[in-house]
Amino acid sequence: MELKETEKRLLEAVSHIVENDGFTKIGVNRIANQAGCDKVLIYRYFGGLDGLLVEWAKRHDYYSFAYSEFIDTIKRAKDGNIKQIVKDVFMCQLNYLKDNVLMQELLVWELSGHSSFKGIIEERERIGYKLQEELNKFLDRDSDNNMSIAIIISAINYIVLFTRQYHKINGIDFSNPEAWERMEAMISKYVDFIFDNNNL
Amino acid sequence: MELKETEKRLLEAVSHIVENDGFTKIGVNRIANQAGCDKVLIYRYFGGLDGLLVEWAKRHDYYSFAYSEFIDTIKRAKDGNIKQIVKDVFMCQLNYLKDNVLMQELLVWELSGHSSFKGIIEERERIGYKLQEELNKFLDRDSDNNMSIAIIISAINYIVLFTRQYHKINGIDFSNPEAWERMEAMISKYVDFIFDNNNL
DNA sequence: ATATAACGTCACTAAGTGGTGACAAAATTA
DNA sequence: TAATTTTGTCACCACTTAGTGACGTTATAT
Repeated sequence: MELKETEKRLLEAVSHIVENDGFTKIGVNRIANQAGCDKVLIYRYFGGLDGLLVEWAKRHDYYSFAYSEFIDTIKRAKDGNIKQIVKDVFMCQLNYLKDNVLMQELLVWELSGHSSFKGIIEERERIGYKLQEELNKFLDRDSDNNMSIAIIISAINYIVLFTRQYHKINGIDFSNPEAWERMEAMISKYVDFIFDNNNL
Repeated sequence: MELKETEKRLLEAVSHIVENDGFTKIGVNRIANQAGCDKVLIYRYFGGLDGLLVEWAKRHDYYSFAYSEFIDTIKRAKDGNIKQIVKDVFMCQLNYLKDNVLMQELLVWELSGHSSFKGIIEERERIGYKLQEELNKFLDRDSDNNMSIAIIISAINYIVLFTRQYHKINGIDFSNPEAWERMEAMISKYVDFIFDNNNL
């Protein structure tokens, strides 16, 4: 089913507000004003603010659709290049998040505890888990690979979210591109560590 | 200079609100109501909401004062036990954050981009950096130790903040205490990795 | 052409927001 | 005792919030 013109405008209005003022400033009045229509349409079309935001989030949740691609890539992988593929996935995630303000705001909003997004997070988790399952075929079952990956993903997310405001972590200035290269290098080293521990 | 009774009540009111409803629900009206006094006193004593929150944050920022202790411990460390000390610091940080809702909310609030806390974050960063400098005396200068540590700290923060709401990351259920043990084990492994790479 | 449903506008409510000026009581100071 | 400063109360401001009911307008189908 296609989107009506007004529905599109409302969704775009959400993007506009989130991008400029962040999620904390969101609200029916502001959205309707930005979209140039009446707020009553938010209730009619989306059942309210929550419904609209969920619909918006579905369309901006990188992980949910990107992971689907990665799964195919990993399925076609061989022992020889699996390490590089995993590195690519991480770099892809890092660079996407770094450049995408909407996704950043979405993650922060989730951390703030707005339960409207629970469905989306569960879906994301489901796909992420499938990805991990595929990956585990290449890895030693004795090692806690899920935890290794979880730690790296979490680190990426936190560092991106934190440094967009405060620049420095542990003496490293992330407003300097060189810092991100160092981070990529370290992640790469960690991946080697994970795989080497599995004797590949 | 001592705190007046009313100032204490205001600060406690902030804690109460943050603990129960999170930072998003904070505001002068609610705080004054909770403290059982007039909101005008917030402006008189703290210069406004921001001033009050900064004062509150200073008193609840774990890192700022805990790191000071760690520095002494590390200064007294020897090659033999430095690895264990670093592990202890991480575990301490993990468990403190895990049990402390106020600190969790503070971190999320910072990520949401409320610049009032910039001063506090800079102070925290300054002390964290000193800690790292002490640690670097034990480590190989060729390896990017600051980055290794930054990644682990970030991972700890993100995982704690995320799982208090959504429980699962990458197939791991953090509502199960066993998951946290796995995490501690993995961090321990990483620390070994960092130090072994430095040929100690 | 007419009935029906979809689409959109407007005015309104009730409550909450941050913030201020006027004023009273109490404690300190001279 | 008298003057002054501190501490606190109250009423009010203009504005924003989420949400609703009533009303037109337009398009679609019969």
